[in-house]
Amino acid sequence: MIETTTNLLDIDALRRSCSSCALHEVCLPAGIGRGDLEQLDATVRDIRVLDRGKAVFRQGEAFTALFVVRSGSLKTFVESPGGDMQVLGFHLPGELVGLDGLTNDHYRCSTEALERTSICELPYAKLQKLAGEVPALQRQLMRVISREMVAEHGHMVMMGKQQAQERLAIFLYSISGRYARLSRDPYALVLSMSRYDIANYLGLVVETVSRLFSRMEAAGVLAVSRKSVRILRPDLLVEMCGSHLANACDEKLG
Amino acid sequence: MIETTTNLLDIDALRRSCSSCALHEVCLPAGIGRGDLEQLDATVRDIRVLDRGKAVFRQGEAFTALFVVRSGSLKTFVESPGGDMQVLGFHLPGELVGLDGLTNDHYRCSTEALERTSICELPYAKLQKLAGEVPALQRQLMRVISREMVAEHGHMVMMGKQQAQERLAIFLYSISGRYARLSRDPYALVLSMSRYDIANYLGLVVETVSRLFSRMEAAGVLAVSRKSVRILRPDLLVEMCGSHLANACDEKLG
DNA sequence: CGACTGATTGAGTTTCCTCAAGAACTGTGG
DNA sequence: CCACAGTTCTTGAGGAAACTCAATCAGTCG
Repeated sequence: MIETTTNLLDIDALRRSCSSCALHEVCLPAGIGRGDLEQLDATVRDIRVLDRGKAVFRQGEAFTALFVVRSGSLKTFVESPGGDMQVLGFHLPGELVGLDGLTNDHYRCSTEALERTSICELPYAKLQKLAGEVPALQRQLMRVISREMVAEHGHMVMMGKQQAQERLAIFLYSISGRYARLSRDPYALVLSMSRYDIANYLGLVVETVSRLFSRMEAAGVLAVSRKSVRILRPDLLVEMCGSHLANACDEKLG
Repeated sequence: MIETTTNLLDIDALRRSCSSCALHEVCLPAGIGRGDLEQLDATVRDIRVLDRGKAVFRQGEAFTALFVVRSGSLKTFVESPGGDMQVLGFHLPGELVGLDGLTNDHYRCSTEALERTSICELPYAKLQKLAGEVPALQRQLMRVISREMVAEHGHMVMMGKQQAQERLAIFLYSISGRYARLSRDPYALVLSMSRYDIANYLGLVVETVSRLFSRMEAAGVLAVSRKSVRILRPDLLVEMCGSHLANACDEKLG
């Protein structure tokens, strides 16, 4: 059970404090004063570590909290009675999930870890109360929500009129941009989600995505090795995104 | 200039008061006490009437306010540098637009009237302040925002895996549900948007949408007369929506 | 009334999906 | 450490749904 030990160490390593968090600038604390930050710290109930495939919450469950990715990654998706699903988005550190639950006190989509992932839990009742007292938090919360909406718009633009290759290019470009915001190497992507998830997210089938990766590798744009994708020619990738790029890249960088 | 006269009468007819508004139950005032409602009234700066094709706000403009449709209808869309656009949604009375502007103080999409439309303007600074003081308003605001997000999820499910006919069926079903919420006849739809807009929204081309209307009319599901669409066989329409229906109809009814 | 925009219908083409098989990776147990 | 079963990914061939191009028709507005 070496795993468990590592797990515990991880939790320990992650200081339960927004002020000392590396994601400070891209997460909820952005633009919030020192004193108020302590209150936000107190609001974050705890940090959980989830193994790959484990759910943060499931569609239909009672809404209790919002969650922020601390490390790792998540996917959100909806399932229809028919059994098939639609991937709505992938979430990297600093990104918020659970907002759709506010409508009727039930989560309207499911969220799962794509790899070993740690998340901060923000009980909504507390957060709401605090936001009422701290205008800066209220503003930042709204800003984050709005960012999510803009991201969804980007997704729709992609699904609407883009060709398959443009979709994949835009997807990679978007991930790259978010890597940059996290100060990661934007040309060395690690796609924690399956090809199936990517295809579903893009409104394509697995085979098409696979073929596109191969084609883009043959064109010298990417070096693909299973989950690792290196962007060799960012200029060509941008070209492949087509004219909708401006929206798509703003999308997650907002 | 009979038009102008009508216009003035319209404005007059629309009492500037949330408490007396017919949309009371589906709009921001839902669940808010009498006293607080008066404050909300004071926040609504004014009611504007827009002719068909006129913009509420344009992508890139400074963000100042949210808007609620009072009567008529709006479309929101993004334009890419390439010149093409993606319709993000259509908005009926009681629905809110402008939320995407919160990210960076600029609207990230454009909004236009699809017909003669009256809207309430909610200056965001005031609204935010009031929401801080009135928890019920804060809650309702969040609920409305969340409803928008759920609607967008429905849109994505549709764009993701649905066939053309399912998409149109889901679209009509959604409009029908929103009519019901507004206590309108849910089987007598007036589609204020062009076929082009519908096609764009659904991720299809005009010709396909046109063919689908014809096919659904031939099948006895609809009676189509230009912008007027009568749903003759709701049962068949539901069938045509496929398995994703549950999400799609919840979509706007949440 | 005639020009214009918007909607419909038809014919041909393309992109992407479906079906099918094989290859590569994962992880589990001997 | 390796073998094997299961999953995920890749590649190929054929087909279908929706797109493109083009012409006609219907409503609208000056």
